[in-house]
Amino acid sequence: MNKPTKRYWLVKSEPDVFSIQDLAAAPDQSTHWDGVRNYQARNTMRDDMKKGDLVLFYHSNAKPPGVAGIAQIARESYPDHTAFDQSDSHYDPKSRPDSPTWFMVDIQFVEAFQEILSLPELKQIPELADMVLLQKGSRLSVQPVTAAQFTLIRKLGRQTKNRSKN
DNA sequence: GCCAACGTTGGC
DNA sequence: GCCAACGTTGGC
Repeated sequence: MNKPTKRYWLVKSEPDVFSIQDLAAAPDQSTHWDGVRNYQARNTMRDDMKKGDLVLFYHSNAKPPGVAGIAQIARESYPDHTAFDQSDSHYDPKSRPDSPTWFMVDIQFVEAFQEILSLPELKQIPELADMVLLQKGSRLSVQPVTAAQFTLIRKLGRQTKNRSKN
């Protein structure tokens, strides 16, 4: 019996499309993470994400971009059915139900930070310099995070910067 | 809106 | 197998 290893991840979403507030408002506060069409990201979802793993929820293409909160893996990988749907914008004819190319997981809301921990702030933290997110040209939408990086970001995200600013 | 960086496709 | 062309990502 292998002892299950808890791992940590980061997923990106454009808040105009699906924000962490949308996740919190969803049925069961959960959703399937469909539409990923990058092989490296797929491999992470298909092979490595395990139920209960914690996930940083990152808002991309936002003002500002940054980590908005935390989710967890609620269901391990299964075929992404949107790839089979010709009317779906993520349709991919090379993925077939009997031999799927694309996979997804379910993620569930855990907590939203009161304020976004913004990308400029993340960049200023020396301990986070090795984050995949912060590497030049990095565009992976599903990526690993170390336990130390996760713990630090959660701590910073929970701190309120502008307390009682009335 | 711009554009750098990246991944994928397809001709050869 | 190479690589130019193209489409996408995502910060600014």
